[in-house]
Amino acid sequence: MGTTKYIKPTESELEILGVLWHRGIASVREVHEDLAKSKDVGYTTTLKLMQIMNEKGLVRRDDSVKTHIYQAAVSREKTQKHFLGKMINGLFGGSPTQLVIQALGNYKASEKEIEEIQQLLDNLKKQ
Amino acid sequence: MGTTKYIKPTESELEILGVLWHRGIASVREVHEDLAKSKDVGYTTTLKLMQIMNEKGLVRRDDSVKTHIYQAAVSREKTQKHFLGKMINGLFGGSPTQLVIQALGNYKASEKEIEEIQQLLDNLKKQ
DNA sequence: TTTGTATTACGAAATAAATCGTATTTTAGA
DNA sequence: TCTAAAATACGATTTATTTCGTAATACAAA
Repeated sequence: MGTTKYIKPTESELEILGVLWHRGIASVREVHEDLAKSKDVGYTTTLKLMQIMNEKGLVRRDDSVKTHIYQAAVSREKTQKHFLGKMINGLFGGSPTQLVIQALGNYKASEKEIEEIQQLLDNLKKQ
Repeated sequence: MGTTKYIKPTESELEILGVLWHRGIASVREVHEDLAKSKDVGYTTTLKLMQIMNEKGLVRRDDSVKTHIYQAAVSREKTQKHFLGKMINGLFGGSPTQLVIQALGNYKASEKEIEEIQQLLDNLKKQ
């Protein structure tokens, strides 16, 4: 059945996925340069990681060209959902509401964003 | 200054902290029995982990009694905040609002909870 | 064609995390 | 006091993750 096992990205893999989600497609060099802005790491390390991710199915690559081109093979949304669920259970005693409250309390949202959330809550209430 | 370095709990350590936050204080046996409900793991594994956590300063223990009694030495809130920040940056492109929207969309909240959040949003707006 | 540069392949070391077996210690109760 | 049961201590192994050096390959330009 369509139930492919969920592959949990490690922390470093998540960083790479972040770059790929942001850029759409990218070469190892490009990913590495993005990472290097915030992290001190060697090129071959990034390369190896991306090769491993390819084997695991976390990314897909086009190696018909000299410089291989990568893209994420897992969706941002699914990954978000997975880690969100994990956090809610592990850290917030199973309460998504607690997580939302913490998030809203700790990080300021703009007026516009607040209204967007209010909108969403109104809709949820109607159901 | 009071800036003690943040110690990042590993995944297993987080599970143990979860039990301790929930119970307040507990023996290794008690923690282990809680964990064993959802996970297949040996008693000495839990023990060892808790000893390591004690060394790291993640938990504190009273060993003046035969059966050592443990409690969390890091607050749930600080830990929540840390992981929340990590997720927002890594997975939600820096947008707490996106995280909130995902959380609210994926997990149903009761009417009462929704109202609680609305209340909070109203207050945020006034500032 | 030769050479230089960028790339990928790959093995292996370093580090971190989790697991558990066995020995030792403690203590309650026979 | 002696013994059994429960607990802790601790080393060692296993597994996962990250890191990077070196070799091989591809290709563009001299």
